[in-house]
Amino acid sequence: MKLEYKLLKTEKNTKARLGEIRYNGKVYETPMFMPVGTQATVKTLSPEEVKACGAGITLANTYHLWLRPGDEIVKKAGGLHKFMNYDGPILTDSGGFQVFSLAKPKDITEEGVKFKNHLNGDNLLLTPEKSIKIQENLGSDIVMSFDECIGYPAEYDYVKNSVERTLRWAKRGKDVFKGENQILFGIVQGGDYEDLRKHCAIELTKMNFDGYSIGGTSVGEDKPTMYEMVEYSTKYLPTDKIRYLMGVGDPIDIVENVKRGIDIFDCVSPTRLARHGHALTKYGKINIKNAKYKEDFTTLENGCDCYTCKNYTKAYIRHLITANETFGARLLSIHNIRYLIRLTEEIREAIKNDKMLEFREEFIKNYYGEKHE
RNA sequence: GCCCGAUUAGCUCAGUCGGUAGAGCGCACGGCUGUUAACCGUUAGGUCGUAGGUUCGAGUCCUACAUCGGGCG
Repeated sequence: MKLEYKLLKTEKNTKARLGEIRYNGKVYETPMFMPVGTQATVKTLSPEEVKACGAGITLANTYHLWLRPGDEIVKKAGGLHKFMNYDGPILTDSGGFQVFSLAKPKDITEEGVKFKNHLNGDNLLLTPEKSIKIQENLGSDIVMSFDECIGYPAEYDYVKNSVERTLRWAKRGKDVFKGENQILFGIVQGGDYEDLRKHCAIELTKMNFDGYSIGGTSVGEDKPTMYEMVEYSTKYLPTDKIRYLMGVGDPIDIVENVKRGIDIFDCVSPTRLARHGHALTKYGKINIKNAKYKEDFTTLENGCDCYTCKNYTKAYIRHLITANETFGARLLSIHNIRYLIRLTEEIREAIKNDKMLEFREEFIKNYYGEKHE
């Protein structure tokens, strides 16, 4: 039951795409937002709650699960779907981002990356082949190539060498990938240099991956730069394959990048913001800890159809967060995930009606306009 | 009645040899983009119990008083 993607239409005035994913007898539409469940759980939520938010694909992480509990144990458990009780599609990141974000004394060689296990300091080596093997043991549906995620800004020469290595790693991973019940994505890097992004996209396309990711964004660059990086990448990718912008989940970035031809997004922000006491709304992000919500008995977002908004008030959620009760983090996580998924639903509707530009304008006006409390 | 100890930020407490005060928590606000993050940061807030004294200078030393706690009668 390999996951299949089909492009249905491209919006009339932009590069926005409507597509569908077929998986296990179910059809999911793109553009799609994918909640992140790094350690085989979307933090604080049950799979039922994640699904109730309208989620399709969810993420898990190669690096984290390799270290704990170990990919062999997940394999023994019958694979990630059984282990975490999620029957929707699962995408696993390759560990490339962890090398960038948490491997301090990183030693990147042609073979792979040597770094210290953040749990106990053990010296470890992760290679493209090892990453694929771990992801096969985990039994995810979408497998990521092992790449080097470069920070921003980065010197041209460094990025050039890194892109060449990421391409060789992609090839090595693809060579050992069995692809029995899984599909494999290549990852476009290249910083903010158009010629490097172009080169990377074209070379990956030649290797014929099942889908293409765009990496190396949301690493400190400003928004216009991020959008350029995406344009430099999507421009040279095949139109019939799914495109995944890795780690991007700011509402405005989702809108802007759908417009530039991205199909799927993932981001930790809805759940992290939730645990830190913030809610995403049509009129911008709110901090539920603010004193002004102490006696606010309205819902987080007027008109929201999520479980939280159907049943709870700002005052109650503020109380829970202030009192450090985990239920508060759960309620906000549910709302934030539903918010981003509902955003993609509205985007799909706009694409169907060829109203992407109007949708974007209206969205920005509300999100950055005067706050409606 | 006598003796001992305490009294410093909203709370719990540091404060060296005397040189006009700090922390943690709380409050208020901000940040978070392929999760080492229920995390991190910033601001506000003090006539150092009161009244005297010694000293160039007292949260710090001395005296009295007040309040609280403990002990002995």
